[in-house]
Amino acid sequence: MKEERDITTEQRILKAARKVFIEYGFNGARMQLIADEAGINKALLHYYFRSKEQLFDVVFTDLLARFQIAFFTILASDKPLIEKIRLMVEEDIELLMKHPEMPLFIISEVARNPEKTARRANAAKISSLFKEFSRQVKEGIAEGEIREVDPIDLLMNILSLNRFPFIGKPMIQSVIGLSDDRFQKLMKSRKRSVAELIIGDLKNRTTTGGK
Amino acid sequence: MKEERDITTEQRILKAARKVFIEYGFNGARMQLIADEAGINKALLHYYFRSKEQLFDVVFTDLLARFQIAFFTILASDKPLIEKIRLMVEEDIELLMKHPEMPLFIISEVARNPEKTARRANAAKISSLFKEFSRQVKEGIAEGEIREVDPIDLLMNILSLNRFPFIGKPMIQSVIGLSDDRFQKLMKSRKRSVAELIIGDLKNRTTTGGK
DNA sequence: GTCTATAATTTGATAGAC
DNA sequence: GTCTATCAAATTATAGAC
Repeated sequence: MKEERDITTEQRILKAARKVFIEYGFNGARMQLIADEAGINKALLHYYFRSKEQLFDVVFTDLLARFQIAFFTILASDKPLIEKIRLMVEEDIELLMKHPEMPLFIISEVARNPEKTARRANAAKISSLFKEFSRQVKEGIAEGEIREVDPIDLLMNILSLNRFPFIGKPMIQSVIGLSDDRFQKLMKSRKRSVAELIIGDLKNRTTTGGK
Repeated sequence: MKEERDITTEQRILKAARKVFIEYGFNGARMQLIADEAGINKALLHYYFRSKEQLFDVVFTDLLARFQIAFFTILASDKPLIEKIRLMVEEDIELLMKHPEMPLFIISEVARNPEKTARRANAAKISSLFKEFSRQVKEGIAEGEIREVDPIDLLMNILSLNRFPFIGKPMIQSVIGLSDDRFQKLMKSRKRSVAELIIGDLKNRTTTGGK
């Protein structure tokens, strides 16, 4: 009976827009479908968010923010580097299992419009995140905790192993014929195996070409 | 002076369509732009390929085919399994460096329309390719050439490490601020490092949790 | 085969009543 | 704030001359 319901329409629109944009992408999404999904009229969309572009911006910026948090808190903790890397794998995959469509959506939209999305993505913040990761990796190398490695390479390996399976999910499923259920189980088991792959590589291999 | 030029218009259209579809995706692509790119009139597009959808189908099916060849020939060769895996990494990355936008394009379009693209992709052929890969991996395990591993996991790791950097290229570049030139160099160095990561894992690790 | 209109449809956006 | 009706622009597709 309060004004909670005032917010509700806007929230309902955002929720619907999120769903439709994620499913169809900016170009494929239709304002009419978002309106239907929100149970309101198309004109009302423009009343709350002037244009399709603006509505998308709000949705996209919001979604991006949610996907940056995990790495920040992990890097800020005081665990050993190896432990942080394990968490970066396991918690990322955990999050992805809850939102399997997110990485493809984000990457597609960034590719469609790099300049604008870079601004929306708070590039400076992510960039500083990478710098901090880089610093900690170099520290770990200096202290002999891990082998010599290029931080960019390491981050790329982690992100690749974590995220590609979700990005390629539709393709993988249609090619190998994998049910959602089996896919889910596979991802769960990868939390451990990917972490071991990454960490094993950091521990065992030597740069001078040992065993 | 022969009829080579009869083919040429169709070929020019296909080339232009390839470029535009890859850059903008099906939903973002415009017939007008394809016509401009081909240096012809819009009506002529419909004369050669009834509809946008049909034109896309031809382009997409053709592109997909080109991206399946490498793994086939490698698996069919008589090299040791480890060597085949090294080639699957190195030759795939080599190919991707020449067509960096392909994996994101293919994956996006499959996600947009899984049923149809699955048919276009000759799913049966790819499926048999995976079965053959799976067979050879199990053989390698039985003969002690590599450690015990799930073939799906292994293939996912290879594809992830090979292809994610290209899929995420626009995002990575805008976030880390990586020039095309440095990106290219990074990928070149990854041909070796990724192969070593995969192979090192297959050789060194044991399933019973040894060092 | 290739072009110049032009039709037909879709779709984002606005006007104006309530 | 919310709706109905409608506009204006964009875009795929076709008709018909050459």
